[in-house]
Amino acid sequence: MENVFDILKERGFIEQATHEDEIRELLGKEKVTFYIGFDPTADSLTVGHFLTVMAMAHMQRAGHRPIALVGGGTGMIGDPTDKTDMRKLNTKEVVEYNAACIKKQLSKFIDFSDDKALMVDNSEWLANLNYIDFLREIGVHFSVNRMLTAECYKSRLERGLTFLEFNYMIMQSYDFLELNRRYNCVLQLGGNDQWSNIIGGVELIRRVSSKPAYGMTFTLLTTADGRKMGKTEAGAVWLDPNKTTPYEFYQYWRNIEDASVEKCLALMTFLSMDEVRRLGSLEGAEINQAKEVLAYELTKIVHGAQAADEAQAAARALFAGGKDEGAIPTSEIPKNDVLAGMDLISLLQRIGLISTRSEGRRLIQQGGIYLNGEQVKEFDYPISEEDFQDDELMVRKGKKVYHRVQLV
RNA sequence: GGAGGGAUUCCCGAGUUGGCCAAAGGGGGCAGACUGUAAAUCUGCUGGCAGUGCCUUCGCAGGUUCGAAUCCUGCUCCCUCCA
Repeated sequence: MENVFDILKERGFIEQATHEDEIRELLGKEKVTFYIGFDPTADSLTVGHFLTVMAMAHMQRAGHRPIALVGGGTGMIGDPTDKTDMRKLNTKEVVEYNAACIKKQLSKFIDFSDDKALMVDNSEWLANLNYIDFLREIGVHFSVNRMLTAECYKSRLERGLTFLEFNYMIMQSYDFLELNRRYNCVLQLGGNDQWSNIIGGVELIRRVSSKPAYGMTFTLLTTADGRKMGKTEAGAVWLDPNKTTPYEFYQYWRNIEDASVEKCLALMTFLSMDEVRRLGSLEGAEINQAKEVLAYELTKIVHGAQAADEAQAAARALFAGGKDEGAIPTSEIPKNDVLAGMDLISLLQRIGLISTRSEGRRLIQQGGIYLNGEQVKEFDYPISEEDFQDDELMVRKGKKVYHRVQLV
């Protein structure tokens, strides 16, 4: 069987590794217990997390044992990595709620049956630490001088870093030690932003237990010119269908920039690398096929085949003149409300396409609103029954935001 | 604890001899053109509203004034240096 290290390498996951050769050898010869941490900063994971979940899935397929660590404890502190300001401190209740949501999501992607994977929460050992004991046992092994040189604190040393957050690295390092002791976990994986935190744990284990420990980081989802990917005007692209609908999720990937298609196919789908390279090499408008595959496959993994089918059908109906079906975003409006008189801006506001009337006015004046494909220029355009065909009205905002209004 | 610097619209960041400031510039976002539901580029918009006007906004609370982001007082938070 192919070494999973080579698979991850070929698919473009691996960014840095503490001991590349040893890790590869280890993964090739025995079942390895490894872990990835997820802090409950929100009630859903994002596509950025999903990339590491994919890596976890590849590892599990190769016979290794994943530990998904939910940071109920570290979440109480907040990782200062790459943050310019201090994070908002969530209350205990919020952290617990978020942790529960994240646990639920993770179990969709990783097989936790029969101990094939473990899910643990670090509040289990962090929440009741004794300060003095902890400092004496763990604190002695950390050099503040060394920590201060860590890349992840760089921006924060200019703007201010609290002792609370400074401790985050130590907490995460301690997690690794604890998992090493409890489950013989010898490898920590994570996004490349976690590098400093990961080597902290690797060194701690080596120092305290004189046992080998390894760390490896994965590429971060960025656009070709280095900007963070997975962001939309509405914020992050979430895995929770209530926060980002499967249709929106599909469209996000369908609209990915050309330069990132191959990379995303490799990282976020299970398609063979031959297929990935074939799709990625398509030129010009042809590459739209690759984007469809990417969007479909990814939506399927995250939301299931049915949701992926519906999202694809909706997208094809709207953009390729297909049959009107699938998961087109739809709002229902009582017929009487229209008969009673309603202007376009009110309608737009009601279906959530705009948040203020001023925005609607601007949008219409600039020609960004279409009703059943017809551009509307008058901002005070009155909506009437005649705008509906079979009780349906297709509203389009800009080039690609569609919303169907259904009379009831 | 002492000394100094700072807090501006989504973000960064101008503006502090009081009116010409809903507040420069950049970023981001939205829309238009070009396209392939791409990128790059160009153009317009970007506090709210019943829109040639009105209302709210420049850390918080007061004050001076015909009028304050700009002046005064108190408070909160942040940064730097000293202890």
